[in-house]
Amino acid sequence: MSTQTPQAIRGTQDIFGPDAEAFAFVVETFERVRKLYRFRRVEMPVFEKTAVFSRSLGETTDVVSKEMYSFEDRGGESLTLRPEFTAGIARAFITDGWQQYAPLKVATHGPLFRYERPQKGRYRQFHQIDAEVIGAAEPQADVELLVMADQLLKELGIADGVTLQLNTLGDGASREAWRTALIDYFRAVKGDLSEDSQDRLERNPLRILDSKDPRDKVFTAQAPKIDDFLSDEAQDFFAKVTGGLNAAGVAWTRAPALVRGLDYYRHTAFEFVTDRLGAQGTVLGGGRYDGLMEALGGAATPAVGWAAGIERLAMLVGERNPRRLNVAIVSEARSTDQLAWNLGLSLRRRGLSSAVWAEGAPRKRFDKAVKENPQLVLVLDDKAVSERTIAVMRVRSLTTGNLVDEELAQRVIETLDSLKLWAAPKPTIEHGRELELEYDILA
RNA sequence: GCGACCGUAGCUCAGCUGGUUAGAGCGCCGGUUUGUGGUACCGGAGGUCGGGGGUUCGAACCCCCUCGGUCGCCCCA
Repeated sequence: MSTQTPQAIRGTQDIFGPDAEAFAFVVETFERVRKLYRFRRVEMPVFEKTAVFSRSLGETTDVVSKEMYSFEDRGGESLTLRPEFTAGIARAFITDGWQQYAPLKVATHGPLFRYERPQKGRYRQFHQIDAEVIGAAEPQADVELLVMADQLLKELGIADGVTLQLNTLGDGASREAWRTALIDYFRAVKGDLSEDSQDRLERNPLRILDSKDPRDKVFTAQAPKIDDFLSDEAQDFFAKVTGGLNAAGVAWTRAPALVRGLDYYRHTAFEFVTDRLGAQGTVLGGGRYDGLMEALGGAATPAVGWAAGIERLAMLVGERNPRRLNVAIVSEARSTDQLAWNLGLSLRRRGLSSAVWAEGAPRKRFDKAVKENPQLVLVLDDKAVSERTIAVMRVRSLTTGNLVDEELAQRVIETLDSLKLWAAPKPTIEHGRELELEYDILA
């Protein structure tokens, strides 16, 4: 490690190779699915005035006070790198007149920033996909969002081992009554709770419910349930969400301890969870945030949404390799370099991927090309000029032992023909490992 | 903010209870098989053993500090 070279910032990542392919696969799949559900793409600023986040999240929370990347710009204004998408989208909804499109379905993805200690699946710059429905008070919006998330996970091929945990926080009144009951309940046994939970009792009592400490679990099982505090309307809302999921065939389990710390969350809260990512098990999470718009100074507007970490989804997807190279072109002589480059271009213009080897020791170019595991290798050497032939080799797949398909070979032959560099093509195809095409090169 | 573990060539790692010029595989560069061909063989370049201090006749190995990484706690919008 040279001390001269600046190091990457802690918690940032340089994503490359199969990991980057997995990342791209997640984004591509999200884009495809989001279009199926007619969510409109939006691009949002990476930073906002700090107030956008501090007012939506609450000034005093840990989140705002120590986990945001905030700084002053040259005009002395406090700005913050976005720690989430929702607040910025809500701000745009108010300031850009998006009310006229309500109910508005939007989707985006990109980097987010949180100042926290990195660990598995948690980074300081991380990336999320995000979907929101703004201006829809109906439970059908919640259902549609969840069904879309379910389809996304299935199309990513990672639905096995991922379960949808679902809860309701009720409306504002039910939520407050439940919270009061929880405080009363835990205060009575305060001395027996873990130190962390004694602290949480004052700051964030709902969080005691998902404490990992065995001392707390003794009490959490018997703690008051939200169901006992739900208004008729809130019960009805939740029933419509669960009914919609059942009708759509989306499996879910009730998670009474699933809570949200922030006050603007109402009704539905959900997380898709796996046990395959260590301590960071939530793969996709969201809920209904009917109280947010008012917190930002806008008109009361119901809304619901979710977000998912691309890195975590990519980890579940596993390493992905780019599509196999269609055609490798090996130029083994100076005189064939230009021909090799021309061939490469022509193949790409016809939609076939190609790569040209014309550098380094001529004798090793073939070996290097073959290591890329191409479907087909074209070899150009002095013979290609003097005897007017090009050797074309089909390469056996290293993993499956299969030969490339005839269709690709045909497309390459057509490409060679279309170049009109040759007259009277006489391809001879031998069955077996190699095939050789003989072309007469025009003088 | 707290804790545990880790830090040796570009990459993955070995290096026994501290003992002579620090090793392997892969990768890279060059060469051999005078060859129509993938896996073989030979050679080469490349390391202030994260950094600093200490103990010792002697430290990659022990101690302290520091920087960095990994995982977990807190937090999780």
